[in-house]
Parts: sequence; structure tokens; C-alpha cells
Amino acid sequence: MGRAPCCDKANVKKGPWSPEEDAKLKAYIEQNGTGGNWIALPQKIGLKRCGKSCRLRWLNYLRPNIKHGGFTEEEENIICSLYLSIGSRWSIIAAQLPGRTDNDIKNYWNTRLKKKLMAKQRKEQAACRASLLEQELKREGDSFLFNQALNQVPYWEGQQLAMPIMHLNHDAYLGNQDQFTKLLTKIGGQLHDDPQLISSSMDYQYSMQDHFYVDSPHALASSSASMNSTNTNSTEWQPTEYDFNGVSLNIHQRQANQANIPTELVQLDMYLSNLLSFEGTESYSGIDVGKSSTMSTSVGSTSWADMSSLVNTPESNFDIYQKGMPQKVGQ
DNA sequence: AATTATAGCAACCGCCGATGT
DNA sequence: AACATCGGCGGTTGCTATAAT
Repeated sequence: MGRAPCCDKANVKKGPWSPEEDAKLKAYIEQNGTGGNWIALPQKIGLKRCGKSCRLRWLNYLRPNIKHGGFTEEEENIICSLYLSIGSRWSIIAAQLPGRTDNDIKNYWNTRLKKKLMAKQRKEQAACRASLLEQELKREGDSFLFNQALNQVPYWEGQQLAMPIMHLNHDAYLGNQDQFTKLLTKIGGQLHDDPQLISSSMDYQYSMQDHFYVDSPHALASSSASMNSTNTNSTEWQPTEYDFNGVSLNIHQRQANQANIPTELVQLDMYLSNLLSFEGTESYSGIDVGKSSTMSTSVGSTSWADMSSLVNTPESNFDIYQKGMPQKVGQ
């Protein structure tokens, strides 16, 4: 037969430890040690606690030479570099930091260090994005859009330009409705409730602060009506099809050339701005959005795969960024 | 001043390899 | 050899303090 059950689950106390309980446990272990049996220990000293709970309390708070809070920069660096090389092996990381417990390090990582690194990563991404746009503009010989992009000001604002249209491939949309709805929400979009627009452009129409529209391909046939209904009558539509990791995106751009802005650049900028503003708040690498029909985001917890991109140098981040670029179809 | 949102963290849960019976 | 618990670990929860509205 096996061993006896470790404790009577229904008859043990849970929740925060009282000073009296702490004192009992500490005094006993300092005098007698754990005796190699945590399960039997609480009964010996009259504590209505599970043995596991006693072990945790001792290891994380009561044993001598425990440090709490006040992580130094050196400790932060050690945690970060170890996390990046071995992942969430907290006990191993803790072993490299005398006086620190795995639980403390885990909490510190989850509540502070992770955010710190995310901010750093975003900064690097922004730099890469600026660098990319600068390269494009060198080719185009136009600094207007670059400055606009840096300031995050939509190019059409203040210029009395008509709004642009983003037209999303039907299949891509159907496979990623949640993600696209989320994307729209993140960048200020919402379901459009203009009855005239809805009736004229069919199923999938969203308004993003009246700047973008995303609708289904078959809406395109009737979308001239909706487009005209939303703005001027003298509109030129310049659809360009992009393939983004297998997802086909038709981006329709209204009258970008009114301001002598290279049309394709504006289209690219709009699209990348959206991806970045979405991904910048949700994950690290910025390469999740746009992955064909399995488009996914890492909301909430952070996986090791997400963080691994941080190991890369700024140059390699730039590569990732370029990898995520939509490719113009037919070129 | 009251209410709501967010951050920080202690403690619990459940899994898994090691080990005792 | 088979079974059951122990010990250790990482993930997650939920309470409390603080900040924001």
C-alpha cells in the first residue's frame, strides 16, 4: 500500500498566516528542523495547516536571510538574461540570487520586469518603423509622410481629404472575425450604424472613427454607393491588393494624390500603423497579426515564444518587422 | 467623498518526477 | 511491479492597497 493522505483537506486553515502561526512554525523549525517530512510537521506543532502550506511559508518568508523587494539593477539584469535563456525556470533563477525566492522573482517578473521589457521592445519597434519609412521615403524623395507617421497624425486630418477605405478579402475576414473586430476596437473602430452604409455595403462594414471601412468583397460592387454616401462625389478609388502572409488585403485609398503623397506609401503606412498600434499594446514581436487564417494574438499571459524575440538584436527585430510587411500582389 | 480600475503580492492549485510501501 | 504520496515547481487566483475618475 501507499502512504497515508498528507492532510485532511476539509479541516485545514487556508489564507494568510497569522503572526502566531508564523512564530510557532519558525520556532519549531529553528529548533528541530523540518525532520524531512512536511506533511507530519503541522500536526506535531498543532497547526491546522497543510504541510505544503507550511513548507511554502517557511521557504518564502520565514527562513533566515530572505530578502523582499528592492531588487537591484544587477538582479534585474540577471533575471532578464536568465529568463531569456532558460525561460520561466524560477527555481533555477532564484538559485542564482542569494536570499531571493522563486515566488518573489516570479511575481517581480510578472508585475514589473515584463512590462519594462515590453516598453523597451516597443521603443525598438518604433525606431525600426521610423527607419523603414525613412528608407521608403528616400526612394520616393518625399519627407511629408515620414513626419506625419512619426507624429501619428492621420494624413487626411486637417487637409480636407476624403477618407480612405480598407477592403478586406472575404475569406480572410471570415476566418478572423474576432481578431479583426478586436483590431478595429484597439485602433478606435466600431460597428458602423449608419443605415445608409449598412444597406449599401452588405455584411461586414465597420467604421474606424470615420477614417477606414472594412467590408466584404461582394460589398465592393455596391460600395461605390456607400463610399459616395460617406463623402464627396468626386472620388477616385485606387484599390491595391496586398498579400500579407497568405491573407489577401485589398486596400482602397481615396485621393491620396491630392496632397502629392505617393499612394502606395500612404496605403502601406496606414496598414502598418494599424498593425503596430494594435500589436504594440498586446504582444512583443508584432508578427502575430496577419498570420493567414490562424491570425492570433497573445493577449494576457506571455509565452516563452513571445519573449524569445527579445533576445534578438535591434537588427534582427528589424528583420522580423520586415518579415511582417504586406507584399504587393503582382510585383 | 465615493466609486471604480489597476497593481502588487501572498497563497493556493494542480501537475509531475521521485520515492516509500 | 504497482500503487499512492511526497516534494518541488510553475501557473493562477483572489485579496488588499493605491491610483484614477
